[in-house]
Amino acid sequence: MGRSPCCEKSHTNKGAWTKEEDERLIAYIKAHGEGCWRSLPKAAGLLRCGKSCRLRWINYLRPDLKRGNFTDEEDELIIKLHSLLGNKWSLIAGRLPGRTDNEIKNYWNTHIRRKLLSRGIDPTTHRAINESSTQRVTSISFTTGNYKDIEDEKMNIKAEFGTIKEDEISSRAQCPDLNLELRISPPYQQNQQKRALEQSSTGSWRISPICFKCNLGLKKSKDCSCSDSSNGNGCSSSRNTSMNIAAYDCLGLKTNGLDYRTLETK
DNA sequence: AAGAAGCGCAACCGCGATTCA
DNA sequence: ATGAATCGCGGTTGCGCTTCT
Repeated sequence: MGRSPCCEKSHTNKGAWTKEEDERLIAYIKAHGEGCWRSLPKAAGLLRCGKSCRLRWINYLRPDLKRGNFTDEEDELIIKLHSLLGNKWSLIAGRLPGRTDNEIKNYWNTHIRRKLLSRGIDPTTHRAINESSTQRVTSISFTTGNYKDIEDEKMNIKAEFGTIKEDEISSRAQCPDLNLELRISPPYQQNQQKRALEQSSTGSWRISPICFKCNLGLKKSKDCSCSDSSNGNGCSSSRNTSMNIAAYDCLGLKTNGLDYRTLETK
């Protein structure tokens, strides 16, 4: 029953890879392609376990890897994606061509955490450090960050949240794209347009809930847990779909019904 | 100059999900 | 249907290099 053992661990090397091992691995994968990590070490003449070969290839030897420092744009994208996805490094890496999950994870722990802390932002929650836990939750806004100036942003925040406190506005205006809680709402402007449309057509406000999974493109999937009583079919309205796409777009994830799982690098 | 401390990163470990005999 | 092997991921460790005292 089951499969045969993946490798004989007693006869495998550990620790840093030698140049010769790297060359053997590269040569083998160039000739035969990736995959079947179990049989690869033996076939390539390497005294390593398949798992170690896979890691070495993915994190260090792959030809499409972009070495060198992260750009400011990459920094900000990582922060945005982390605020949305948490420690899903493989998904974050999927949005950064040439970067690996391991590299991003290391970079986060060594650089970005400190960067956020110096901004007064908790790197885990993406909220201001001095913010008390009892303060009310605010929503992420998929704004593009292209505000003319901070005053514009303040006005938008006031319009969106009404009674929001001044210090919250300051912290949001300082880092306009950072969400303070892992909750998603549609883009501000689009939200306003939709509200106006709904108000004009029905004469009353009606704001449908959109669950997190739906915003990630898992509409109608088993992961979607929200309910829309108007159609009894979860987040299936076309309105929500367009909002989802807009939300993706703001994060550079523009797509038509993309499942978030496809963001992984395969 | 030398030891300590801090930092960055490659590699390992353990676990959950998936695959397959 | 079952259970062991494989895959892939996130967390952690260890080591070499740099900076500080």
